[in-house]
Amino acid sequence: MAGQDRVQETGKGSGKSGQLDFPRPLTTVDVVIFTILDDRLQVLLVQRPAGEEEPYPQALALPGGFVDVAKDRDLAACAARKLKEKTGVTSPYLEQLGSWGSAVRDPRGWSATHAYFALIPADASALTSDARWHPIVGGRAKEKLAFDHGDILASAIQRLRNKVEYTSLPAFLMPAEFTLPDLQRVYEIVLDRPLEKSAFRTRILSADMIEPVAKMRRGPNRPAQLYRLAKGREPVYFVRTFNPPE
Amino acid sequence: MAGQDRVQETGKGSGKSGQLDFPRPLTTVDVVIFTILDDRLQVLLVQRPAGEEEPYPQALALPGGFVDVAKDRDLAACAARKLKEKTGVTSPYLEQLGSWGSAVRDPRGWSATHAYFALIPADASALTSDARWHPIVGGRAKEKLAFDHGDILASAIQRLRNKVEYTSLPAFLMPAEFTLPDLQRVYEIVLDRPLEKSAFRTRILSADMIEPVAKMRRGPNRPAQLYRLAKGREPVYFVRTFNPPE
DNA sequence: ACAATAGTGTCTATGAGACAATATGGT
DNA sequence: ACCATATTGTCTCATAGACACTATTGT
Repeated sequence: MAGQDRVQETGKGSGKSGQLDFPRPLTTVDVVIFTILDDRLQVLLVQRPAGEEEPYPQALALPGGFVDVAKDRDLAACAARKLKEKTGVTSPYLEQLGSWGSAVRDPRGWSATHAYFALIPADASALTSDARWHPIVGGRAKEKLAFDHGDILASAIQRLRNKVEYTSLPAFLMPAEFTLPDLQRVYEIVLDRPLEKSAFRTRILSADMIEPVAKMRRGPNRPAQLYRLAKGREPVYFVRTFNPPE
Repeated sequence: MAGQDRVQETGKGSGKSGQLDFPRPLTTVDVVIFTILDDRLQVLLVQRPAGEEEPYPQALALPGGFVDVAKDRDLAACAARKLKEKTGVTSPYLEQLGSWGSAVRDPRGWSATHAYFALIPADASALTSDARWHPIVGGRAKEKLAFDHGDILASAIQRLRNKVEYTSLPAFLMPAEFTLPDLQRVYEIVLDRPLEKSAFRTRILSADMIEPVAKMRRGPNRPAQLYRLAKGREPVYFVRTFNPPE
């Protein structure tokens, strides 16, 4: 109970002499994976196992699990592994979201999870059988999630919406080739409000984040220029947000 | 080594039946505490103990340490406790910065730290004897820090600078009463570049983040209006950054 | 009166919002 | 020709940057 206090003074020293024999929290990593599917923002959820001693049996949860100290070099590698295992996708946009830790979030004991969030194009993924896309409705999933995964998801959605106001993040949700109206639609889906066509194009094109390919998308109307992501993978930051309406 | 893989499938389930007997990473919390002192941005560092089996004996480190599963309700409470223990400050600005975890960052084994960053007014703190302020020079501390604390500090500085561009965060570095030129100076110290007086005042005043008190600061020149923080504690977000020079 | 800093005003440039106008394919 | 959507242009407004100007104290 007390008596382990000393180990937390000063840096992460053990105070005395390498005494590391005190209870350790459980350490997990969870990944909030977003995509755009059927003109909606969707999140990847898995169903928890049914065992009797399982917490939240059969409930929906974010993909994730315990850190494997033998297998995972670091937290990001652990997150990337889980992303890969569930979707087959290797190198999309993967960013740390934050961590959640408390005595009560997992009935098995004090636990802390390191949450990541990822953006992938729906067409690039090959889901495992236990994983499914669930649309975000009204800022969250329709179903109740296990643990505090509902909170984590809400936080991820907020972070995504926030960043979409002033970054090129939605570009990572696009397939390899896309048109400007496609991209604008994705911005609008995430922000849940319409954007001005003209201002949108000016901003995106002047950001040098995409480059035209020598092809047009044809349809029953005027063809649209196709673009692909430019440069490396880093998102672009704008100096202004899209002006909120209010 | 392997064999524990199964526990990480699907949510944070243990796969089989509550098998929790596998190696757990060490779990720590570290806090990057900033203040403005002597017209410079400074960070609070503590000296690690000298014991033989200590990692990084006597090196400088961020204040922090192991999570105490008996004492700490959650991660934020743990961070607040460490902040309080070292500075005596209770409720300043405290935000989660991120987490760092890997097999090699601590010689004692796989470890993950949850890093927080805090902003406090220098005049409100009463430091413990092992803690001292260290100026940030050229974007980092002059000394080499223990563990990966140099990386964590660099990340905190970057986050702070970034947010100062479009938020009212520096207000949390101010004493109870301050003038607009005082506040501007703090913005300039953190950003390390001069800001336009007129644009600065317009932005700050129209944000409703501070309110005048019925006092003036007197000096050998024209007196300046004193202000204090308005509303609750939440920072204000501007829709535009201060336009970078270049 | 003068120094020094606080606070305001003016002018210009940039980019968003609104929305109109034009372009180009399929049918 | 007509429809539907892509793409461009025009006009107005808000706000930052530059910088000049005014205000108010102590000395």
